This record gives sequence, structure tokens and C-alpha cells, in this order.
Amino acid sequence: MYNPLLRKLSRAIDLTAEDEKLLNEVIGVQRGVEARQDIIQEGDRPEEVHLIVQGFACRYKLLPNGERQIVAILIPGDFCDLHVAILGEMDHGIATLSRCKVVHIPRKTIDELTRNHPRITHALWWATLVDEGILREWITNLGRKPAERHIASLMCELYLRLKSIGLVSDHTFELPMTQQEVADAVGISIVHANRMLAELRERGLVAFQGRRVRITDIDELVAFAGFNQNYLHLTRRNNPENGQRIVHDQGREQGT
Amino acid sequence: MYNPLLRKLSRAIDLTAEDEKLLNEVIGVQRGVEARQDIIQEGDRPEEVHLIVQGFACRYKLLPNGERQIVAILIPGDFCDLHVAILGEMDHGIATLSRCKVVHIPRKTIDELTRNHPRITHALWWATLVDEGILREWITNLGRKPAERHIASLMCELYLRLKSIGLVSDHTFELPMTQQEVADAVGISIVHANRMLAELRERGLVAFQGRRVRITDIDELVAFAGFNQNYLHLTRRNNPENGQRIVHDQGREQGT
DNA sequence: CGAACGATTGAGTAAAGTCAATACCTGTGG
DNA sequence: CCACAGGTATTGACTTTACTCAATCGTTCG
Repeated sequence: MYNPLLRKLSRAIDLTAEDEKLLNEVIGVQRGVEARQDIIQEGDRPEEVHLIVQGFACRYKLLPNGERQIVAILIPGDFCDLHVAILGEMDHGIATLSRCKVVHIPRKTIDELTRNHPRITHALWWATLVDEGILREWITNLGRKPAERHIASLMCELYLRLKSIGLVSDHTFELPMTQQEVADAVGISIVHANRMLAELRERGLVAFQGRRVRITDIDELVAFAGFNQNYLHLTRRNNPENGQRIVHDQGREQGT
Repeated sequence: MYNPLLRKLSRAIDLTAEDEKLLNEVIGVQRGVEARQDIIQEGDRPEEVHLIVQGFACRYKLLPNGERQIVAILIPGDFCDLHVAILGEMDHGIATLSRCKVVHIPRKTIDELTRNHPRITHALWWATLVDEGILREWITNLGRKPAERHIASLMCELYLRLKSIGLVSDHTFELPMTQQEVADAVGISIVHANRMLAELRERGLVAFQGRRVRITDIDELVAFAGFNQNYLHLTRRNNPENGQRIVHDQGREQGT
């Protein structure tokens, strides 16, 4: 069975066969959620941990005037609310972008894993720290990049994150976001989003085919975006040589 | 001895006397660092965990063109790099804003604490999750607030965070940031920062006296900023009534 | 076919940036 | 005590980026 969590974690951390077995058992009943539905709302106190197994979702915050800011894009293998019970209330909402499959994991399962399985604990910390790194990169992009380079950076990030879980094939990945949603993620108006996406298309950096994105030359897009992938921490830490440039792995791209 | 870490954590999590004792022992030798010095640079692999005990610091990222984005402001009680060893390389730098006192904690001390002391582990997770919440709020402010309201929000955040560790007295707190540094945090030019700060001053919302900030009426500033403090999670989670509005505690403000 | 939603385009406005000059403030050497 | 240097803050004038309003176009689906 395709286990995006295992795939994500095992790429970064050495796990034993037993760890992998446990991480497979975590994926039990998958619940389907329609596109554009809230999985969790601001103010909720979730009693279970939610894991995205299929589809795209986003974290978002609403402002008093009704505007929305998307603060993270969640892809298969991402937790919605790992350990959030510690905080009590959600300070943001999570909504699906596409139809999704979500696993509900009892909090005690997570507690048990982190109490007795140090490598899994390590891996979950790794995932948390990477998520933090992504947030910092988004801040930098919002604060210091013009919209077209910001969108280009977002495409680079999604390309690499999706690739790391086997969801890029033939330089192409699903991206079920409307232009309004891209605008909400990049902090610009929908009109401006439309024009900047058009610019990327005209420059031949990104091709949008319906709900799919094709990036012919990732290195060119990276250069245009001023993108540095270090914050994704996709390379093993005991291998200091790589990590400076885009990691092109030679294996098959498509997951099963 | 003033222990900002203990003060921060004990406000949010119930700790035993033994936990408090351990958290006091963590504060050993304090090393002084001059203002505007790097504590950690991007690419470093810190072997110890750094904790700010006194002064102000910031996380920042540099762009290819030399621009800088400040992605977090660190105050006493904040960790620079808790658990970052898991990631290997720092994906951002940390620099002092003022003269600071920093404690270097051996990684094994942290490992020992988290292995054997569940409430402390819980408290460190809490701090990590709050830091994440702050990053999401910054994203929202950058993406969706005009500069003057963004700066106002930043002042609200600093006011509450500093107050929670006893560093606000008489509605006033230290803020050793230049306008360039404010601009780098808010993602605007220094000229614009100057004008927006002037606007806040003229509106009577914030008074800047040298390196000190006085906020006469926090509720008014909150209203102007469209600020919602929920992301700081300053109230105990088993007390659902409060948390909706600014928490004015009645105790003394000044720490010792 | 037409409604509904999403994408696109044009035109005018507002927010924020750049460039450049000037003012202020603080510490040092004379 | 004062002049000066260097950093910081302020202001004006102009440009660029992005926003708003408004209309049009395209696609999908009942």
C-alpha cells in the first residue's frame, strides 16, 4: 500500500523494519473528504491526529475583513495537527483543496509511538522542524520576493516536496488550486495572480494544463525564482556533499 | 535568579517543583554576546542548544541580492535551535539585536530531559508549537495586512510576549531595533518603515522613546492592528473562557 | 441552452519602492 | 567644550508594483 508518511520519513531518517511496520499500521481507515471542505476549523480542539494520505489541503487564517491567507500547503504524508492537543485550540483552520483521503489517528497511538520508539520520535521531530523551515521560507518569499518570483518559488517547493513522495512523473504534477487559492497563498490579489501566472507561462518556465503543472526545466525555474532548497532538508544529514543543488534522483518518479 | 525559560513554560504548563529545579540547572554559564553579532550562521551544524537569557535576537534569511528578511524575534526564554541537530544544517542565521546573554546547553542534557521528564517534554513541545503559530501569524500579516497595521501587530505581539516573561512595566518595554531592522521584519523598505512608524506615533498608538516603546492603550492598538492573540496560546488550555481578549494580569509586571 | 464558476483583460488608483538630500544623535579626538 | 565621523532617522519627488473595479471570455454541467 502507498504510505506517503513512511516514504517521506524514510527518505530523511534511517528507520528499522519494525518502525516501518508501525508506520504502516498507523494508516488504518481512510476517510474521504470532498474538495473545499474544512477538516479542522479555527478554535477546534481536535481529539485525534489527522494525516493527509491523498489529495491536497491547506492551512489558512481568516482576517476580520474576510480575506484569507493560506499559510501552508499540505500534501500526502503531512500531519494536520500533530501534537496540537498540547496547545488546546487550533489557531488556524485546515481545508481540503482537492478531494482527499484523511486518516484519523488516536492521540494515544502517537503518544505510544513517541514514548517507545526513538527513531520514529526522531522522524516526527524532523517533519515538524521541516514544516517550521517551510514557514520561514514563506515569510522570506512574502517579505522580499516580487510576486512572479514568489509564485515560481512555490512551484519549486511543490515540485520537490511532491517528488520526494513520488508524485512527480514526466516533470509534471497535480496541482488542484484555483488562481484564487494561489493568490491566497502568495498574499496577492487574484487579478495579479492571473497576470503573474501568465508571465511564468509566457517565459516558458511553467506550463499549466488544467489541474496539472509541468516544469520542463527545474533548474531554470530555480534560477528565476532565486530558490534555495536547503530549507526542505531532503538530503540525509550525514552526507554533507549534496544539498547545495537540486537533487535529481535517478530512481523511478512514480509512486505506487 | 531570573529564569525566563521557566517563567515562559510555567505560565503555560503545570510543572512540578522538580521540573522547575531541572529547568534552573539548565541555566549554567551565561556567555555575553555583543549587539549585531551572529550567534549561529546559515549552514552551521550547532553541537549545543542555544538559549537566549537576556537581550533580543532574531532569526533571519539572506537573499541572493543581499536583502534580509527577519523571520522571528527571539526574546529571553527562547531557544535558538532546539533539536535542530536533527536537521543537520541551519537553514537560516541567528543574530543578536542587542547585547545578549546566551546559555549553551549540551545536546545530551536536552535529550536526557525529554527522555525522562514528560512534563518538560510537553512544555518544550508547547514552546515549539507556539513558535510555529507565530510563524503562521507573520505569514498572515505579511500577506494580508498593510504595513502600518502589520507593524502595529508586531508591537502587540512583542508587548504580550514580553509581558508574559515579566519584561513590561508601566506599559513600556525595551525594543532595541533600528528602523532598518523593523523594515527587515515587516518586509518593507526602510523609508516606508519610517513613515508607517511615524503614522503610529501620530495616531497616539505607540510612543517610541529612544530604545523603549510605550503602549498606552493596548486595546486600541489591538483594534487598529486587527490583532488576535490566540496564536500566542498564553492562557492555560483547560480554561476555555479566557483567550478571546487581551489578558490583563493583575500581578506585578516586573521580573527580578 | 444558460447558470455558475473560474480565467482573462483593460483602465484607473493606491501602496510601497527608489533615489537623494538633509537632519539628528552619539561618541571621539583635539 | 567643540568639530567631526558614522550611523540612524526624516523628508521630498518620482517610479514601480500591486490593487480595485468592471467587463468579457471559456468551460463545465444540469
